[in-house]
Amino acid sequence: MGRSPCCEKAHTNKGAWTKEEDQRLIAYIKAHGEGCWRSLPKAAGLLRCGKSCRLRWMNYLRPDLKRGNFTDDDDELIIKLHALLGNKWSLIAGQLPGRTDNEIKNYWNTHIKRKLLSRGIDPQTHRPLSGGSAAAASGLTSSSTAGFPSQSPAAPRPARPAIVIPPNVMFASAPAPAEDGHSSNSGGSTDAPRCPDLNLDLSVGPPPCSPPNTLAAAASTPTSQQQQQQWATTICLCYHLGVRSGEACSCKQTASPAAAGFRFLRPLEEGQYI
DNA sequence: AACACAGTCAACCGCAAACGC
DNA sequence: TGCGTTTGCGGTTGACTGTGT
Repeated sequence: MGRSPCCEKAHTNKGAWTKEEDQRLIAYIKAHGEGCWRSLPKAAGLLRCGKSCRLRWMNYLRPDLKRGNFTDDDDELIIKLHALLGNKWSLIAGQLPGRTDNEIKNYWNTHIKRKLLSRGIDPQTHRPLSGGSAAAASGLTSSSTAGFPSQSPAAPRPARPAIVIPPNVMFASAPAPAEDGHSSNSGGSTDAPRCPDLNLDLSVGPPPCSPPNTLAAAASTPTSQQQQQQWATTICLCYHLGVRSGEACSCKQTASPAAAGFRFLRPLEEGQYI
């Protein structure tokens, strides 16, 4: 296969990190900054693979992390974002400053799924549970990705810039629940809103390149029809969405201080996926 | 007190995109 | 342009902790 392992497993530590390892990693990153995770462990004197260092830093050691309980508002925001984005934890995390994708993923699997199920909502499809959806009703089968075709291993993920808003979430008023409550949406069909009961106002959003929580605002702020239409065709999720350096969207000049880079996003065309 | 079970969360694994030569 | 390398993401695992019996 030719793919070299990410690290020399025989000479790396695994499992829980020690305080000393944490201190080494923090000290190194404070001195040299993030980057080149592959070579970082050696340079920092850590017997860890780069991936492990990155994960530890991103999920636990980063100084800007907000630890502690999620609020009810956070819950609702996560639910709405999940309805919009599916299991794109990194994107969801980007709308919750101080939270990591791993944290949100865990929180989703341990709390929110249960919460939605108790409300009679399928956590994957965000539709009311119906008698026929036994698999969905179980809800705790974490690999279930109904309604989010990009998760299918058989279907290669499109390039990351194709983060777009599916047409089926562009509803501003509470749509009527699907007749059968569970139509054939496993392939990402666009026949009905994914989570009608949540009344997501997802066609609404601030102008491109607004500050953090753009999407959060987009998920809850009402506005004029004209704006809705405009934003329905131009929704920029450039902030905190894993943008690599050097990438830019056309609205970069609006210069949000926190915006290290931008990515311009188009709405989904028929057949496009997140 | 001891055990079993459930819940939580840090960490690992494999894959695919992005990058760079 | 092709190919190897690096990075990032999402799914899964397993250790740890809390709770019930």
